[in-house]
Amino acid sequence: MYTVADRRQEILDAALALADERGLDAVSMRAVASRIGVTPMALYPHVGNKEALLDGLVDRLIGDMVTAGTGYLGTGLAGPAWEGVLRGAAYGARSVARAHPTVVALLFARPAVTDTAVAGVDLIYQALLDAGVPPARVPRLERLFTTFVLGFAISEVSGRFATGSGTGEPRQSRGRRQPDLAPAHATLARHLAAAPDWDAEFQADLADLIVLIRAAATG
Amino acid sequence: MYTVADRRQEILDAALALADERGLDAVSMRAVASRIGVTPMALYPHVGNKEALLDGLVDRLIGDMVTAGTGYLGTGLAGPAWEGVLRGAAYGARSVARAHPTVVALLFARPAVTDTAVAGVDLIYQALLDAGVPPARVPRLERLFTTFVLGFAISEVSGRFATGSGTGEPRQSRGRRQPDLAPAHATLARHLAAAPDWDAEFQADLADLIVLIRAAATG
DNA sequence: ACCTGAACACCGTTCAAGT
DNA sequence: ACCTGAACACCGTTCAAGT
Repeated sequence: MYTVADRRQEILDAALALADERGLDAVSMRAVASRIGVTPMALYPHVGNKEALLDGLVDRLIGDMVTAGTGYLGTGLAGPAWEGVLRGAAYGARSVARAHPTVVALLFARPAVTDTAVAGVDLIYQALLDAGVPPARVPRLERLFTTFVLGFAISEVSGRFATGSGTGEPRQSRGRRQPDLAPAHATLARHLAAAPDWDAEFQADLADLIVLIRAAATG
Repeated sequence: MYTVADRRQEILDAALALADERGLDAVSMRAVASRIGVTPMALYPHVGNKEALLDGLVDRLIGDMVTAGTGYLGTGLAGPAWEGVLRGAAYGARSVARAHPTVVALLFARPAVTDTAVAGVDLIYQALLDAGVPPARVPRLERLFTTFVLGFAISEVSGRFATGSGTGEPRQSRGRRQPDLAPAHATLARHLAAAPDWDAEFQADLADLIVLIRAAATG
């Protein structure tokens, strides 16, 4: 027997599954309704309208990121606990992005000020405080950290990092790329040939951010 | 008299104006066509289809960012030239985001591997090389820099940085926010009360990124 | 080469009605 | 309280036809 909350979760489950299987554009009120065997109008009492349904998806993803991130903590790594929290949050963001690649771009398209989002931000606030960052600098560094981490996670799965020879349109292979328009690309040709190791790159980026945070704690 | 290229630009102009005036959702093939006094199907030979039209918008915005960024260069600031290029690119991204707030989130939703995008990346590659960054590290630092800068610009205009008392939903003012769920928020209450100065915060973030780049050049 | 007009298979959302 | 069914005002895109 369903309570109201169960029904809402069932709707969000169906929307997420639809997005993962057939893309975000396949998430229509009609398709979601039909997937759970109900009329489109039956969704409205539970999710408000389509905009609110997408907000619900965003909230779900943020919750998943926090869950995946705190789970990562058990992995007994070197360094202080606050560093593990930050690495966990970053890992959570990236793994959720990989799980729901067509949905995650919504995190940058609409604000999430739900309790779930606040709880996630709070973990990072606390980690920065534990790192010794002066309270006045904590909010800025939280935004710096999460903006980069989410931006990387989204860019990776959306193909924004793709070079011309990657998943994008075949403009590069059109042959006629004039090196005069991209001289630095020519200089770097040797280092642009191989596809980057995104795991390694993300680790290096995190290490750089942690250097910044340490510096803010000292200075 | 119109050439084919003019017509395409006219279509993109109309789509951008529609997005700025009535939001991205108002950009339909039918609305764009009617704004330039033509039938929807007349757009197809010029832009392909709606997806490609949105790609065209993304390309336009990237071009505008590069233009605004290189224009910023003339402002004779202190520090080396490569620093001016990076600050200019950041300024360009942010000012274009403010000009087209509903469109800019698309930059993280779809890859742009056009000549325009490559030209923009090339400027940053060159700046990093000029800074003395070893070539092997340039591509990673370019992605780090642009991911953060674009992420900040999008977050700022999309309201992702909004606190509960901001533009988002009125959840915070619902009164019943339990401090137990957000202990670090309570600790930081004094520093979360005032609305941040986004100009100042962005400057501070850029300064931090430039520190990282200098460190990569030295180490 | 460029555009029109009718048509098809979809949308989100309203309203009044059922149980 | 929760759901249905018909209806309205939209979509993107096809096809055949016009000039």
